[in-house]
Amino acid sequence: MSVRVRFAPSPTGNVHIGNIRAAIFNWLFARHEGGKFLLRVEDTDLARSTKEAIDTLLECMAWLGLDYDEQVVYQSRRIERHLAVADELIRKGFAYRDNKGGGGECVIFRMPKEGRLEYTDLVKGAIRKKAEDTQDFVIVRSDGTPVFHLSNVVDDIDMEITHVIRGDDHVENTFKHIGLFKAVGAPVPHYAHLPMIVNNQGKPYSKRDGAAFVGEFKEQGYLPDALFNFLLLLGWAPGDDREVLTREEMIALFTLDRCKSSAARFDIKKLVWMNGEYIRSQPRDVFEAEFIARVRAADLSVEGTNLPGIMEHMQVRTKFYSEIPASCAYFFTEDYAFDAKGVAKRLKADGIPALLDEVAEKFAALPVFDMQTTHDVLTAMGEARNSGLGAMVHPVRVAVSGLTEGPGLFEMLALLGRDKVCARLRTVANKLRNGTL
RNA sequence: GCGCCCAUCGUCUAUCGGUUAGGACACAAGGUUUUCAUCCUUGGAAGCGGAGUUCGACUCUCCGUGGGCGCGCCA
Repeated sequence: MSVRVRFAPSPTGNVHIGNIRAAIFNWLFARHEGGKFLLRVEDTDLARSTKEAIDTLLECMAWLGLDYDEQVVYQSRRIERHLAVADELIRKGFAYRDNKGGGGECVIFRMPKEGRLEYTDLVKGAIRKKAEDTQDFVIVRSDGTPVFHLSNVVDDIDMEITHVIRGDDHVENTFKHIGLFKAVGAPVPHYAHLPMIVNNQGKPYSKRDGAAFVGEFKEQGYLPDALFNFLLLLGWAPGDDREVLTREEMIALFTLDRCKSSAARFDIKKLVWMNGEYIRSQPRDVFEAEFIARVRAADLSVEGTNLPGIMEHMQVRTKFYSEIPASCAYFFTEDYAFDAKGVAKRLKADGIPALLDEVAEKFAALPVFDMQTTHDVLTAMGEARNSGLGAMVHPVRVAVSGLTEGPGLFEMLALLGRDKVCARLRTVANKLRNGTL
């Protein structure tokens, strides 16, 4: 029988990383097995399940490349079917009507009263429980609406789900669900329960712990492939020492028996590293396209600049696309920002304006303006002042870029070109003299 | 309270009875560099405790301890 799995979120407007990880594991399992990955939107809470909330869900999935097979199933359209199954269960004696708790008459499913309940979890192994430790539970409320357990199982039956891969918190619900499957006379699917993603305190990771929703990571400039890879490593490992994997490798390697059964702590530092890793390894043209888009989004133009040269130096030091263009605006505008600390440390000293003017003058007089000649100028000036190259380089860097970090100064100067460099040096010297910087 | 599950470096993990317990992130030191980043080298860093089983336990069993989850007419 071919594998059919599903991701069954209830749309709330946000997609939690723990939730999307369940989707990732389902997707990978389906792709590995050559089966189907289905999407079921559990939108029975109409108040929260707005069109926007559903769109957000779909966008997040598309962003991560979680494509699904077959039509999306909307649970809210299947209520009659759920209720019909409840009636059938009553007829067969698996459920009964009762006024439990005095809220009115509801439908209650009968759980076994003796013996042992057991199932084999593909991640956690054997899960056992004494029947006496379970209780009958409501499947249709007194207002006539079906409860989660009923809807969930009936939908899984109708969608012919073979493997239920979901969060750890459903481990005990599974006994109820298996009871339902058996009562309906449907084959019980295989179960695999994934451990939770927790915070530093070992508590379930929530929005109070930082970015917790897929949309937030997207906004903060994380690459979908980096998030995907990172989330996969929370609870799964290929068995060898590889960590950065292509989608193809993940699909080839993914099996449920390699999933861990203990909770995983969310460590943003590793995600940050991985994001940089992904950015660095992107093909140059992909990086360039994103780079240009970011620069243009800031109303800057890349016209007339040495883009290939800039790309070469920026790709290796970009950890987030969202840093662009702040990290390199000086390549594209004369109105670049100055880092206050850098100015205080490198430009606020006697003699700096004169130094900058002298550098500009010598640069202007150079027969050829390139890495070698500019380097020679600053080296000579440093020696003349007996102060070393660093004392020349740092002020010049801050003056021409506004920043204390970035590409090598001489590469930067060559990329900017003599005219801009000299103009900037003189402008900054003047601003320093008249106190406007 | 009752039930279920879990437990290897600070973190993510490898190990499926025999290893100097490996890798990655982070951290530290060094190399390269004018800065930052990259890259390279090196270093510190772990089997929760206690009983068993076994020639031999991180690995199997039990008891503790700690943590998580569940026990809704929420999903």
